[in-house]
Amino acid sequence: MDKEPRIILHVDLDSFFASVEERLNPELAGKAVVVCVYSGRTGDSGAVATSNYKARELGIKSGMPISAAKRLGKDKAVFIPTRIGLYGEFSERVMGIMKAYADRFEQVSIDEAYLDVSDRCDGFGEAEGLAGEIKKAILEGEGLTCSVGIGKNKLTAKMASRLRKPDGLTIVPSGDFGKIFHDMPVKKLHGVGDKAVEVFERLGIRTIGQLASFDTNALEEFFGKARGQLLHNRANGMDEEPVEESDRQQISRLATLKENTRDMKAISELLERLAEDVHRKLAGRNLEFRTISIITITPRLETRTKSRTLGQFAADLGTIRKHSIELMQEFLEKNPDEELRRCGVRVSNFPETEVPKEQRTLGGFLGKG
DNA sequence: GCGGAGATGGACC
DNA sequence: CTAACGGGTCCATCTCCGC
Repeated sequence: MDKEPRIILHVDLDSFFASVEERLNPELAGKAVVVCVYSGRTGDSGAVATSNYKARELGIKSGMPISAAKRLGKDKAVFIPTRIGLYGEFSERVMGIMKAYADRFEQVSIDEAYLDVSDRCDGFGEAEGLAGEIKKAILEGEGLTCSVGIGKNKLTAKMASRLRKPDGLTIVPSGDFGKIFHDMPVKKLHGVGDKAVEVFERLGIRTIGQLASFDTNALEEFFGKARGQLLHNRANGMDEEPVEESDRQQISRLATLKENTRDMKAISELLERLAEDVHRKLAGRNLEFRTISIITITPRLETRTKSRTLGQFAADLGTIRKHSIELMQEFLEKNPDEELRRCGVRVSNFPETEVPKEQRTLGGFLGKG
């Protein structure tokens, strides 16, 4: 039996952090803007979070070290630090606008969302009209532009939205996935990063089309069963993932140490702050956790984690603090030669249904069972 | 063999 | 031209262990 055909929109806010900054500061208009995450080690250590299109023309892109970005745009670009709280507020309002246009809605990150509009739209033509309305509402409401992709599944919508940016609107008609993406480099396929590209090169796979017609069994040998199948399906534009809000699975905070160290005093001071932040986020969502982890990043940028699962759920700061310090001490004892560059605290393993406590009692009263 | 727990690495924004 | 280099989340895979 065939699945009902779906109409999925992917909405991607254009160079989101930079756009918010431009929106709030008219002096930035027309300039190259680079929003940076400063790590606080030395003046320019850190990475570029987002650059606007003017800055991208200079070659300044997300993820690039700030020092490299400055080499490219020394006097031409404006470098500003991130204001994450601010972007979160804009994001919440924009998501609220979009949600009203969707039958099913899924926020994927601070600046992206999927909308399933299958029920309210008859065909891609109608969906295109709806997408135009959404773009208009976001622009008039928040002064931000976005790029929208329309397709029969999340994968197609996502890849469609990237085809025209900024302020784009792109439809990939059902059956046209191959036609449009066949000759593109395999790196452009959602879910393919540098490591996968390395493997593909050895297999002689350069384009999405070549991956699409590659032997599935051979792919499974190199990537494992699940991932091999996933990559092959994706190269063929196949994706059945539903649009649905998924509960957050983990909450973490990471930060960079002033210098590489294994001094427990310096480390525990940082852990303390991170534990407080994690606790604040946890309390804000009224969540309990059962697993706590520390994350360490070595000077060579390798990640090590250590975690423990508690006998019962907890939510208090003391528990987070105590276990993160203990885990860190164990890590240092077991790795007497490792220094730390960055470290982090993470809680996970939340209760099955993420329902705020008040609502849980209310639900009990109303007796849905 | 199956699960949960713990650890690691890839990918994306 | 390369490599340098943040913070946050999700996912797959592997190993170990108890049942």
